[in-house]
Amino acid sequence: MSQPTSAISPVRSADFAEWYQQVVRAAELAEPSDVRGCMVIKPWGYGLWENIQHTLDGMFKATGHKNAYFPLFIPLSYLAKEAEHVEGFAKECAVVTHHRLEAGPDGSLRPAPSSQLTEPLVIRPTSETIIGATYAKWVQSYRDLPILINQWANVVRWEMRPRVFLRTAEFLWQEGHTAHETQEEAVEETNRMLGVYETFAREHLALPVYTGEKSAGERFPGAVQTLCIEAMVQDRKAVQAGTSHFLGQNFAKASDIKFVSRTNTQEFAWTTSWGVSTRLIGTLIMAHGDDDGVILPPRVATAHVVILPVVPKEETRAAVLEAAHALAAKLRATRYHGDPIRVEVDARDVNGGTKNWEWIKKGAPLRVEIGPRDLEKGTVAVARRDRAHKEKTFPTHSAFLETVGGILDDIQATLLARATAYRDENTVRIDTKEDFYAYFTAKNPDKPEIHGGFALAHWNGSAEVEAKIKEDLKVTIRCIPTPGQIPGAEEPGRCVITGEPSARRVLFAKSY
RNA sequence: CGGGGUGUAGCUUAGCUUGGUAGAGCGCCUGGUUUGGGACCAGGAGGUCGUAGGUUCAAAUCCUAUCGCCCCGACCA
Repeated sequence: MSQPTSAISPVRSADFAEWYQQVVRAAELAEPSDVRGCMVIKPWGYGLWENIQHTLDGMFKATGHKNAYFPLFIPLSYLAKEAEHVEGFAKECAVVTHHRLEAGPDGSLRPAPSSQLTEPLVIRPTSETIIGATYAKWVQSYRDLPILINQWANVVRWEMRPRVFLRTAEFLWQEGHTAHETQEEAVEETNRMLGVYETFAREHLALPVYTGEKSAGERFPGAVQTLCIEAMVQDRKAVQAGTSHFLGQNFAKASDIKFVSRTNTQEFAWTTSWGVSTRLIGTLIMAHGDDDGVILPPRVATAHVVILPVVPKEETRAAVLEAAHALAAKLRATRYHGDPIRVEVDARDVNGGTKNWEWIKKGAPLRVEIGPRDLEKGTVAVARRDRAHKEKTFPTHSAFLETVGGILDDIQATLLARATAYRDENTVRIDTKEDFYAYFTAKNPDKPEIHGGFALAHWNGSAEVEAKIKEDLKVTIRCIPTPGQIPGAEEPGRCVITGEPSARRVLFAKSY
């Protein structure tokens, strides 16, 4: 039977959105649930989240933060305290209005009218308001500051158009919420956490990201300043992969977080909030996957090494399995960046080729085969997910154990290099309106091919131009890049649309 | 919430125009042959054709309503 040339159909270039869904399914990362917009995260996908959590949590602790947990339900009135905030989130809130069910006249279950809540509860779309209300009680004096807290939680935003991992109605995230004595300190915190995200994305997810500030139009509702990291995925769209907000005194005023200062005056605290979500997993898939499935960066991979026992003859089964488990034990006793190497032994009684392809689709960084011939020679067959699927090396067990960490680092570096090259190839400077429109317009409007990318262009700073570009091309300002990050971006020029003077280039792209 | 499309086994689907009471591939189960590879052979399980009405001797097929899903908008980590 002839096999397709790639494991995933359609391929990326044919239909990227469909490719993405097929990869998520084939890799057993997640599946749609019966609840619209919500996903079931399967073990292979949840393992990624656990590793992301583990590493980020360490980075948060290392920068002085502690974890806590706040309620899922937010009184409706809390949300209303900050005008822009409620405006931004009101349209996508799930609301709890009753606390009991009963049988209705037709016998079906319904909320009991007598159990209606006096004040509806909103399921948190984000927790600024309820955490702010709590901080208000905790803060009396400048001596109570700063408060540096993070929570790992789920939130709900009733999105119109969900997409697994990238935009689901319920998602997992972390949200840091800090309160400070001075503006300088809060701004410094906002920048520090953006730096943590940038480092994490680059070193662990192998995602090169641009850091920068959102334009007023793209800012978090209620924030003074929104910083972000922007990644490019393989249809050249941008994904906002993490955000860090300087909230000024807006939420402190709304929640009454005030303290007596060193000079005995009443002051409002300066607050920040910052978060990343399970969206990172979607970004990772879209950035690194190929036409055979997902490719997991080793630093976050659910398993680093999958051992595939090859059992051509029944009489060798016991010996092969024993050797597989022995190698697994030795690998688990080996450390990779401080943690034990994560190993799976796939001893299922499934055709070897089928099994091999399953792990290719799932993106395990290393596949290690052990069969009778390897037992005789004392070797294993090692295949890397970032190389052709037939390419194998045959080290001895001890040589493999010595080099496995280096190989994993090499895969990690390869993924980062590939993603960086892809992003750089598709990041262009554009200086005329014609070029700008051509760049972001598909040649085949009926079935748009992958086109566009990141455009660095001058902008007159007006919301009108921003809105016009969004309306015409669905292109938005992803960020005003952090100064010094992109050579020449801070040289003055003329707005690509209006020709008016502009102090610097900003980053434009279509986005998820 | 607007505009378009669609709903048949776990998945992909044929049949619908020209009504007669379901067929395939993949997957799954069993047995066998294989085995450094997503193999082959044989057998088997699984569908009241989204739901509710209607027309008819007879509805997956025609009509009406309703719900779900997909795509395109508005919204968005």
